[in-house]
Amino acid sequence: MTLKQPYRPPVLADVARLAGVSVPTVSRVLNGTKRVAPELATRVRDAVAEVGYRPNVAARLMRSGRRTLISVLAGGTSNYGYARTIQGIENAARHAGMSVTITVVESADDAHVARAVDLALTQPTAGAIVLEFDRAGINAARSLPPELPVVVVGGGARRRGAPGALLDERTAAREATEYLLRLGHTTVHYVAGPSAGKHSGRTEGWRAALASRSAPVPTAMASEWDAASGYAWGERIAARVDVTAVLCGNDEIAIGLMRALSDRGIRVPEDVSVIGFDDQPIVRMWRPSLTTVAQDFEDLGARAFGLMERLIDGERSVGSSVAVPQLVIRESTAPPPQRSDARERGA
Amino acid sequence: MTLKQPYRPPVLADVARLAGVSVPTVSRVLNGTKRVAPELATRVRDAVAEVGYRPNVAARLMRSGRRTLISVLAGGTSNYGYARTIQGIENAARHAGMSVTITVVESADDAHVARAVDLALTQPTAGAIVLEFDRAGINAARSLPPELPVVVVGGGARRRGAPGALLDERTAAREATEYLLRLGHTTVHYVAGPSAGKHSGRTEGWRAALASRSAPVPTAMASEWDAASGYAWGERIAARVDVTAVLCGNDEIAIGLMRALSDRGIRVPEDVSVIGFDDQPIVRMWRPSLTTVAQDFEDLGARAFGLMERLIDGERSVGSSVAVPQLVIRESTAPPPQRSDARERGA
DNA sequence: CTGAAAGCGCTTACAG
DNA sequence: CTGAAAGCGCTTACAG
Repeated sequence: MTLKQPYRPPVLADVARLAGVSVPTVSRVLNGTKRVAPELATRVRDAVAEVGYRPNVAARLMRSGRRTLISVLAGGTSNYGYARTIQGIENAARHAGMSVTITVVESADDAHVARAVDLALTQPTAGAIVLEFDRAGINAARSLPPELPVVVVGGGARRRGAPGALLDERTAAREATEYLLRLGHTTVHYVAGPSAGKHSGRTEGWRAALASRSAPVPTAMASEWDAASGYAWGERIAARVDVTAVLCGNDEIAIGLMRALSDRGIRVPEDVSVIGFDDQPIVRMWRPSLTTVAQDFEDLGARAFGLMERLIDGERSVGSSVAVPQLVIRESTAPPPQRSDARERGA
Repeated sequence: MTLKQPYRPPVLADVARLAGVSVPTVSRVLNGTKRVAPELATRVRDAVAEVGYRPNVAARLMRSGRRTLISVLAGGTSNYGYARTIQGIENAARHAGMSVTITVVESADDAHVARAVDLALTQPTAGAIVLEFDRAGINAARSLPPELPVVVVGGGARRRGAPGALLDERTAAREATEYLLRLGHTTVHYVAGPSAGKHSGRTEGWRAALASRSAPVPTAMASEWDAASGYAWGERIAARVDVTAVLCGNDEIAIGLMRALSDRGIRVPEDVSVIGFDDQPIVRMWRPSLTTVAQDFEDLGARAFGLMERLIDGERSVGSSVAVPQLVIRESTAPPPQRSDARERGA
């Protein structure tokens, strides 16, 4: 492709000239701000079509102050939950006539956080939606200027004062844990993702369920979000006869863990029950299909945008929006093995 | 959160006032365009830090014409290949100091395509990167104005004249098919994703491999990209005794297909061999782990941005960039069953 | 080396 | 109803 000169799209003046009217008249026709004689309006519209004119929002915004860009800050874009949430935001924004930019926060380091925030705010954004799915996102939310409209997304609002689109992970984790307990398991182990601090909703819910049944509370195992980390934990769990039920921070961890178990001859769910988090479409295809907590990330993204719209409209006190993820029971969970079976496994 | 008035960030004039210099001087310090007395420069930098000033690129661009926004158009953002490619683009752009907006093209319908393109071009973009992974993307690439810098991404450039970041799917599909043939399969069936027209690279490669060995060429089966569609095809394939090897358009199709086979008592790879496309991290955890064609989507996205940079720099004739995906052999492929075994399966 | 002035593409009072 | 004028936040010749 040959590019003689930088791309210069048609501007209002081009349309005005072609239609034989003034620039403000074109603006009025396009925005419907004031009555314009029908004949002129038609000429303007024809001219717009002919030159393929599209308003330059940058210029428009500078005069009107109305911003049409939403900035999404996230620790990544390709993990399942991240990708779906972003899709939900984009979809809602597009239907409202707004655009979205994505800026990845490479790590939780101050330098990376500062760079990402700088880059994001460099564009004329109306506000920022921050995915607090990991430390990077949580730190980014904290370093945004206080006057900027901010909506956080995740399992519990970390940024004081900012409304959040939330998933009630506490309740979801509690229900999943209780289900396992009702099945007869003495306790439930937990492989947590990187977002889960001591006080994360998931961790709390898991602990609360154990406590309410006076079940022993094992140490949570800290994992990354990926299947390989799940596999590594699975290898360790395979060596432990005392583990009969595992709640995992997400589906990928659960899948990796199940494979590690399988590689060591441990059966799911006969020997060990496994529950995931997310309900990616693919996990129902697993053998055994995965019992998991279904999280509607697209809806989460849509709710986040809805909150942002209200902030931008200047609404006084915007609260948070919470949904409760639902446990989906499939094949990877069952009552614990008989004592004799359990003992065999160690051999 | 209470929002008294729309967010108004500090501007150059605020910095200038605080530093006791003129606006152009601040601009010069920030851009390093001209020498400024060290003392003034220091005062300016202090003032910038104090008010938390960030340049307004919209205003900057309007004067300088230098755009810093790249528009990505795609049929979706959350499928594995899409999400990873977007991550690759975003990463490369961020390191070059540019931002990216994402606009989803909801379908291949003219109305959806036009709306998406309108929205995307409404922002002051330096150029568009279009994912030609499906019809929606392909149509979007076609309806972009001819003067706009455009880079297409996919398995073969559809938009005439636009440079492409490509995956040589023809070669990859040929190698995968040949591998199956070498294993002893009489022919290889093919479940194609929605991007695959008659002349898609994957379809051509598959057909070429069969032709070169004089193997029969079955009709390609048209699927969506998701596991459920793969499952539906799996059900049909389970009823056919003549199918011993299946090449799938992506991993999700392959996984869904394997589950359908498994549900009907058909073993992979003993009865039927299955190959996917993409190599999502999770498929190596499958039982059997999936033989698949590894595609480096992040690199694909990075290459797309690299091409875009050269276009923006005004480089004369920017060619395309091609990588060849590699076949990764795992557990889901094996020689075809003995005749007697195959017959049994029909029962 | 520094500031006053012009202008990027729009929108919005302000005249007429 | 329509146009001439001002101004949004910057950058870039242009004087000094």
